[in-house]
Amino acid sequence: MTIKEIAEKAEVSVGTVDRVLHNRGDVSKKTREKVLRIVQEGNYEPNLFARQLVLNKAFTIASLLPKHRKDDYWAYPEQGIRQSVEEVKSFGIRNQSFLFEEENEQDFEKVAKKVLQSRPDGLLLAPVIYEKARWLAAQCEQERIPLVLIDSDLPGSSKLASIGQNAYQSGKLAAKLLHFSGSNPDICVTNITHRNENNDVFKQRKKGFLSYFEEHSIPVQIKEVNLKVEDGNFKKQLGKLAVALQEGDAVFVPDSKIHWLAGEVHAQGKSGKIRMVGYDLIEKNKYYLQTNTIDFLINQKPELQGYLGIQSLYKFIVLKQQVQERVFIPIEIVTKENLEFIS
Amino acid sequence: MTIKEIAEKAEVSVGTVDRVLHNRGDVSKKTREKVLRIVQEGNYEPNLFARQLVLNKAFTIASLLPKHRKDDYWAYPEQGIRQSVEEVKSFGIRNQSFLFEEENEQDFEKVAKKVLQSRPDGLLLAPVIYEKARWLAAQCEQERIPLVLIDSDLPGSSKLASIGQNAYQSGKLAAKLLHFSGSNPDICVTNITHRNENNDVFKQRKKGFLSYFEEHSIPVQIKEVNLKVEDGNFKKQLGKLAVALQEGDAVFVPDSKIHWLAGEVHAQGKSGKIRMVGYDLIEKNKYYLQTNTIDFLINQKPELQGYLGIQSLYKFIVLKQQVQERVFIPIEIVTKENLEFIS
DNA sequence: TTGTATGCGTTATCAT
DNA sequence: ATGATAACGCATACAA
Repeated sequence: MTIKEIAEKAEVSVGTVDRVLHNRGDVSKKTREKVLRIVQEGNYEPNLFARQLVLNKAFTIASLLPKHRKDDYWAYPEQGIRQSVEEVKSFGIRNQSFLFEEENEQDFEKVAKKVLQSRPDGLLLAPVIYEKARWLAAQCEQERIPLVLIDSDLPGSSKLASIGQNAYQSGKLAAKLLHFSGSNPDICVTNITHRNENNDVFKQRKKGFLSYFEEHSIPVQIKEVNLKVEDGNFKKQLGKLAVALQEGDAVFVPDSKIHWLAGEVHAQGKSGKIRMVGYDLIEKNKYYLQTNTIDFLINQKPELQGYLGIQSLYKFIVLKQQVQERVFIPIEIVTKENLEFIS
Repeated sequence: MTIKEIAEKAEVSVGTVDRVLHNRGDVSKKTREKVLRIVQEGNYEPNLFARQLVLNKAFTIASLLPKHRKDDYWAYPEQGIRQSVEEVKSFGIRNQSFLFEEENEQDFEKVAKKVLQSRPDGLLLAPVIYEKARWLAAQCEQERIPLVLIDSDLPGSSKLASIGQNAYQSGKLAAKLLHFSGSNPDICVTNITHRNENNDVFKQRKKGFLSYFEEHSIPVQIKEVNLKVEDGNFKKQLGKLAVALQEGDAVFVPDSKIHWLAGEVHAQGKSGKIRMVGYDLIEKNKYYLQTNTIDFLINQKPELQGYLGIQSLYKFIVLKQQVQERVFIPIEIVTKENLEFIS
């Protein structure tokens, strides 16, 4: 069924049908209803080839991520974004990448303003700076720019879709893995953060981790250690912590920065003696997985997040399809054994 | 660059350009060469949307899977197929589903012939009957029907893409999970199959499982038990096996049929005492995960496989894009804790 | 041997 | 409030 056929059946012109289909007013209630009925009955599906042909328009999707170097976590979403854009570029999708300094609110705000100035047709955002991200989300809503979040969600803010792992559940799984490993009942949760980091994802992971032991009434002694990478005595504290760890102890680092601690543990010849679970397949972590220092890494599949983010925007902007509002990325467990094979 | 632009540059009409591009003769050598040169230089790419629009042709993708009932494993790929087709149907993609009896070679052959007769524009195949699947793949190559495999690969046969989990690696991961769980050094590998089942995927899983202990020189006692669902004394044997299992023993079932054994273990009040690892999130398995009988299920994400299979074919047939030849599905670990959340 | 004209289905502009 | 029409890029029937 085509628009023309609908028009004939409804005894109106294609122009009117189009106005009805796109809700752009100037149609009497009566004809509107008549057209809609016929559309329903004939379950009309627009021909996307024709639409694409006539629109023949370029859409720009802006992406706003933290600045990153080669092996940084944030290099991976970027990779997925590029691949996805490559796939949909024949539909007129272009990408403009904006980067901000990860823990710098001012910089985020500055770059966010640039993003808005560029008037993109869609925005892919990693909302790691919550306050400001909320503000940006509000701006997007006002300007009717479809917004897709990756990495973490922004509950309460309006968005097209939000793509990421369930942090709480991943923490729970980490707990199960450590518990199953028959480690000592002394478990150390180590937060290795940057100075200004105040990330909800880490909190959720920790919460999930603790909840596992609570829900199963497992008597464990949990010690929490907070380390900030920029602190003057960071390295020293790290060394101390590693010294304190005994054979059979277990450590959970709810972050990709586990390699710092793993480095110390490895240096002290304790690889394989301490159970360690952390996050993310960055090169340094992979290395300590291979040396048996880290037992499990939880993969957030950041490339996939970038990839799916662009896909969502493409489906919405170009195909005008509904998209899933919450997309959960598989919680993939990586061990020394299946590593080669996942990355 | 468009045909019109080429025509202008070459000082001929679009008709002539078209004749050159499609080799339909009636063009002087001279103009032919001139046009071709311009096409080369401007590296002209035809606009697929315009082409599709004028050709106005629908593509049919056939899918050939084992017959299935509601909660069968094979119902899940079908689901993903449907969703994917839904998404691309406005691009003229149609799906015709063919089903065969899972262990019946004759039936497979019969249905496969029907598939070929229908002359589809693409084929999505679950090659569970290797010999015959090989034959079908060869036919597809001959008839130039793009072929995508899901579930398992068909090494050596030519195909557009192959989508599935790395069975060997998943077995290895299962081994690590059981080993980490501090189970007894007595481990039972239980093959629960159908009468004629001779599946390479199971073998690979088992091989990966065993390799873990070998590679790490872990001294374990591995007992292998073979049970066939159709055997008269299947239930009895199952019961015996469950009786023999002691607290702290571990069982690996390289298949979705783990629920049979889990049922017995549960019935004998041994839930939580035996470590059990198996495959696939079918309802029965989920139930025994929730009752603490099964510890880990490895999710093959069958819906995703179906979904990606159709996507691959769509990208190739409609968009003429290159597609990844081997797509690996994440080896997702499911526990009681994260179950709700994955399905 | 070559050029012209028409249509595919949709969108958007302009006239009525 | 509604209709007529041009345009997107390509394929092709038909005219020259």
